[in-house]
Amino acid sequence: MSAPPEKIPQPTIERLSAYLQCVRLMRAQESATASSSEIARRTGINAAQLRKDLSYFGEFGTPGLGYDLRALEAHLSRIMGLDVERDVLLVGAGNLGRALSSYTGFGRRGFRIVAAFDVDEAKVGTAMGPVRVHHLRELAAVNAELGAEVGVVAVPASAAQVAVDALTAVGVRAILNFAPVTLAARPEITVRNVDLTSQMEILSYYLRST
Amino acid sequence: MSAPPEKIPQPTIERLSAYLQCVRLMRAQESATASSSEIARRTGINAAQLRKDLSYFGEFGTPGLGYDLRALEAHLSRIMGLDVERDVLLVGAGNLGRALSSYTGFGRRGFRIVAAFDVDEAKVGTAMGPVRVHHLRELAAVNAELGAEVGVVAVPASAAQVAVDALTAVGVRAILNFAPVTLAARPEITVRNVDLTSQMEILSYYLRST
DNA sequence: GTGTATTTGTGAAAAATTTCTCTATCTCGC
DNA sequence: GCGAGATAGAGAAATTTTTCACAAATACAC
Ligand SMILES: NC(=O)c1ccc[n+]([C@@H]2O[C@H](COP(=O)([O-])OP(=O)(O)OC[C@H]3O[C@@H](n4cnc5c(N)ncnc54)[C@H](O)[C@@H]3O)[C@@H](O)[C@H]2O)c1
Ligand SMILES: NC(=O)c1ccc[n+]([C@@H]2O[C@H](COP(=O)([O-])OP(=O)(O)OC[C@H]3O[C@@H](n4cnc5c(N)ncnc54)[C@H](O)[C@@H]3O)[C@@H](O)[C@H]2O)c1
Repeated sequence: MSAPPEKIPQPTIERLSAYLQCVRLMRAQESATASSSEIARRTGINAAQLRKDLSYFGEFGTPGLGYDLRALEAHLSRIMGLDVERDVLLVGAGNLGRALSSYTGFGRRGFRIVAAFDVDEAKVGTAMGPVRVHHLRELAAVNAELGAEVGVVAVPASAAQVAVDALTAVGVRAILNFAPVTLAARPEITVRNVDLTSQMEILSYYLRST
Repeated sequence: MSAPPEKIPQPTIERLSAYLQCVRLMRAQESATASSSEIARRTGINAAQLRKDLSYFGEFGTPGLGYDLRALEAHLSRIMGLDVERDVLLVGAGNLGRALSSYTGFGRRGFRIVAAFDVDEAKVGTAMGPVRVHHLRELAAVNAELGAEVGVVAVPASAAQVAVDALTAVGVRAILNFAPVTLAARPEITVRNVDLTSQMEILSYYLRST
């Protein structure tokens, strides 16, 4: 139940988020319980896979009935560390940074973009959605107060490593990177890359030979 | 050489794009050749993995020397179907849609967002970056001329299935979806989800127990 | 209560993917 | 051309991940 997670497969972690999304949706649709096969059908993930994924963390279901959605949402949230609010630092106040900072969906999941940073003096001092834009050189001073541990990198590829170094220097331990480059960071830092051009290229692969 | 690809592992496809990015960068840095271990070092991917991935498609290297970067870029581009320009339809002219449509990086890789669609009358008729915003109901008429096969969905989750259905109805075969929902589409349609909230949640997992 | 229909959790099997290892091949300096 | 050094390609092994399949557990109708 409060079993200490051993070594969890990477693909499992990535699916947990999908289960959580599905559970939230079903709850919003007034369902109280769901079987693994129902969740499987909705997410496109195999039912045995779902049960095995959950079994790494405990026993959350009831044979003959399925999963209580309220309890499952709570468990998944706790497993994912979503039971605490996370402050997020955004580096890069450009097109993408603006979209991200005005997106309300993060807040509903406990992620709050609390400050943005740029090197363009024209942007420093302005507001971007609900977020103030600071100069990058103020990063340390700002985060000394905030203590945020999550960063988002939305700067040109040529500046991304600088941004990562700056973020890790002020205590950020997890980074979402939108720049199309492979970044270096100490192993205890988690960096996830969201490369949209790469996603387009992968789509292209499936369209080829036409 | 021009061997017909058999069945290629999904993870291989996703890495090809990373190799391509690395090769482009090294070329820009004036390198003419690179060994698998050099590319491996830069991408963080195992060298044997790279060689195996490439070997699915042919023999592109030279023992003792490595890979000719110019030739490798050409091969990877062809393998990924990037040797033709792709027109892209964007559904959803909101915050994210605006960021995407004004991004110049796609064009440099052969993806051109040629039209945007929305249902908000206030947005219809306006220009978003270099792209005109049409009403969604004009999708069929517009694509009858363009014949685009790639779509991007940047609408609220509640409208995403509608957007997918509309796109597939006009001949789109590959879709990049930013809405946080699992979508249904015929099996011959490729749908890739880019769920940024999910990415944040995965980061959160690695920060938990703090 | 009893019996039947469900559905979980899980060990085992299967499948997929990654990594190892080694041979043949090629380069390059001389 | 020759020999030393480097590296690709690929079979085999190892590892990881997914799927199967079934016993045990529970619900629910009667
Ligand atoms: N906009 C998109 O839709 C999109 C799509 C795919 C990928 N990307 C990637 O996301 C990143 C951001 O894209 P964008 O469109 O927002 O770019 P942008 O040019 O609009 O914005 C980049 C911002 O980063 C700032 N910047 C530059 N160097 C900096 C530094 N050292 N520290 C802090 N800020 C710095 C610039 O002043 C600018 O405000 C890029 O790497 C891009 O390749 C964006
Ligand atoms: N903005 C972000 O940074 C961000 C981050 C994560 C996820 N997302 C997801 O991306 C999607 C778009 O986000 P956004 O911030 O651009 O939202 P937004 O509200 O700014 O824009 C959505 C647009 O879609 C239009 N729309 C609504 N229904 C439509 C329909 N049936 N057909 C065509 N257009 C329709 C709306 O008129 C609006 O212009 C959402 O699903 C959101 O959850 C966005």
